[in-house]
Amino acid sequence: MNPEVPTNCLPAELVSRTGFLLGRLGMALKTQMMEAFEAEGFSAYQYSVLALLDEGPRTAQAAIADALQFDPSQLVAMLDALESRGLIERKRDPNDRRRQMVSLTAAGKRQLAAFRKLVQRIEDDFLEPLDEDERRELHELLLRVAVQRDARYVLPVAAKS
Amino acid sequence: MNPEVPTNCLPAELVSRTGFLLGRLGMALKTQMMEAFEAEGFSAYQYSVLALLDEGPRTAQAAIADALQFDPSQLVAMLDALESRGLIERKRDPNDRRRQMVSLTAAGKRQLAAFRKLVQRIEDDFLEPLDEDERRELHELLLRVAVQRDARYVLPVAAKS
DNA sequence: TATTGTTATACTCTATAACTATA
DNA sequence: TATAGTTATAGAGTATAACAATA
Repeated sequence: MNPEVPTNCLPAELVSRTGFLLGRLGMALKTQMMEAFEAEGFSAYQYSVLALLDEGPRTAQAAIADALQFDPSQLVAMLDALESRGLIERKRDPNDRRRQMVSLTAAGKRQLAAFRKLVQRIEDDFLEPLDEDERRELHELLLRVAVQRDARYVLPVAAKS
Repeated sequence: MNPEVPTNCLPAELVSRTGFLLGRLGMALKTQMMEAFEAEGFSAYQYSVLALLDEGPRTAQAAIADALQFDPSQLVAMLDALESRGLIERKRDPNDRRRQMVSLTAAGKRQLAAFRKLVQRIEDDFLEPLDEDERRELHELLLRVAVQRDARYVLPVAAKS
């Protein structure tokens, strides 16, 4: 027998399809992220929320759901969890008491910094076979595909300073 | 107002993460594939099965589940559907009547050819913003990441003759 | 009456466990 | 007793629909 050579290889036809790889890898990475966050008592979605709020508070929960393409009803539980840990703050809009204004707290900023390290660690591990240039190349290619599909993926022109 | 500029852009932090793009795009493409197959009365998983069997019949269902990383119990329904349409054939192994030998029929080969066109069409549409060289580059980068994670993604050295 | 956030319900998908027949 | 395939069950995750407060 030859234990080095896997007997149950994937069909070459599938492996040679970019779409198949994209689907499988995307799913694998997502799963890995979810598990890592869960192991620390959080959810990966909560990271997205904090990252969004770091760009400024939102005047309504619906704005968050809209930007991240989350279901408004499933957002409630996420915000509840974040609020009970003191990472975000919900305040009723005095002009329209139906709306909740959501903002990041100081503790939330600190947690976000920790999340960044976690995400970076997983991503580095995942992209390990690629050097820095190749990672940039991969990112650029994916970003162009993403922007084509949804204009909301455009990066702000002057992100820095 | 300025309807061209989306007010609910994704946070730059997320868009600048390769992992985020990979996860989102992978999911989006998978969903698109699933819907396209479903619209024709099939499932995208069935394409994987046919592609695998095109490389040769399998001596047991478990080998298929193993190669494609499907749950054996969920594979049953897939094979049932394929068999009832005459696309595959199941034969009991006379030496071990517990095993089912699974092979592609002539009709199955024809259906596989049709599936290939469908998949190619969706993939072309998805990768539209990239030219041929860039698509090759993207595929090569993804493949290297995939192989690192799971050796079964290795493409056979001499795939063609 | 319409909208915001919330809660409750239903549905899909997957993963686990039990079952049958063969060995 | 163990294994291959099958069927049944349970659980997570997601989407839909009803609800209460405010406009």
